[in-house]
Amino acid sequence: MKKNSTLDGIFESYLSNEKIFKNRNVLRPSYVPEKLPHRGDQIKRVGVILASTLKGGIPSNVLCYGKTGTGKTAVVKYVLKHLSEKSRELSIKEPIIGYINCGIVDTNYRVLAQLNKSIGIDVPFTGLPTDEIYRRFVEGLEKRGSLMIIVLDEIDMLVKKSGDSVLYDLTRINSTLENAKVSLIGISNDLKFKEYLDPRVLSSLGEEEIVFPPYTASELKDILSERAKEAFQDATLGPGVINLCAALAAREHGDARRALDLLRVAGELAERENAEKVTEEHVRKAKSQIESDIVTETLKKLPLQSKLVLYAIFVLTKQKGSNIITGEVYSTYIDMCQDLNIEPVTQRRVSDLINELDMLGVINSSVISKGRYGRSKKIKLTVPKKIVWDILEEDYRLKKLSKYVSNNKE
DNA sequence: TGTCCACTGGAACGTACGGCTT
DNA sequence: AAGCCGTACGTTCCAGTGGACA
Repeated sequence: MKKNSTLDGIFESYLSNEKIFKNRNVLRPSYVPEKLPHRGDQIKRVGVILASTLKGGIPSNVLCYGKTGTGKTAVVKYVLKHLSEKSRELSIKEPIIGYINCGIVDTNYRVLAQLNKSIGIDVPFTGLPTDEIYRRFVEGLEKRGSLMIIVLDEIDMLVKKSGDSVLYDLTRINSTLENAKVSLIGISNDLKFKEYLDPRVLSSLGEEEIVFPPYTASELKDILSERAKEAFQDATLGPGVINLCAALAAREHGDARRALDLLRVAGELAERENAEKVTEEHVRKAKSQIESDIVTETLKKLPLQSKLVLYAIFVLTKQKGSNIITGEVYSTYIDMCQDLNIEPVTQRRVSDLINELDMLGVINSSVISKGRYGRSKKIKLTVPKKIVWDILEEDYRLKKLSKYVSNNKE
């Protein structure tokens, strides 16, 4: 009992410390709220399509479009959740739901492996031919004998990286299945990704298409207010906090996820300061913290060669501003490799690495023609030099290169 | 008006690796 | 054990090109 009283004290003080938050998980992107403001139309459309499962039908395949944070995933998850509940209520066999985030699971093999996993079949993560994994999936599903709704989130990433052959298989799978059936829900951030699809896949996958427009600032405000009620203690949000979060996120193509992140981080900052209220100042701090966190995380994970290329770009940026071209990067890179005794990769490869850095949003590169003087990529660092330098400096393998950086301040 | 630079970016292929089947 | 398979990372080869300059 005595021991517990100390612990109790810790718990109590911890609990009473929750001056700001009531439940911060409400603000996390994975949370599916009870209400989804301004998505009534989309919910209705997905609902109508999926409702046919309640009468034993096979719903049409659906494609959802919209930029990040426009509620695509939330709407789909929301409808599926209610569909499962309804099925249970009516004691109809529940559909199996397979959710795959193709941003992470981005090869044909791994998608199929993941699908196997969601019907309870363990498959090795490598070693088997893809057909075999597919065959096992079909067999397993047939044994289960029910409808499976497969959600392919960020489907454009899969198609861009690995083509559409799994999609082709999945869209035709129903003709090989006897007892079981499959229906697909594709979610895409990219409106143009249809161009990469085989027309046969497209016509099957895109039986229904639902577009998710970006949220406007005032819609974001509603969403935030709704969630804030759940997430925060009463009267802890200062005036203008929600408006500011909404406005900042609206500027970024109406990204609700971003808006919620801002609100959550602002709250956490206020909490850390032991403040009574969350202020607009906290939101501004949250904004810059989120931005640098994202960049820091991606930069840390970069493989050595990419870091070297980034190093070269960084050094050139310090030396001569933003007008950098591939040739310069490559020769600086070669010098650096010599200093470090590292085998350099070819220029072709560096070109790809530059493209990858571009995709990550660390740099901005665009092909330009300098006429007589050839064609190249113009490269510009798009994140603060300070952040880049902090990461590069941290890597012990790159220690020797600090001589390239004249003055380390700033 | 055509030339020709300094690359770009597609395609095919090589190698190392972990891990399967038989 | 041998022989495949998929993935990651890279190479080699090369046709293609926007536009400043002669």
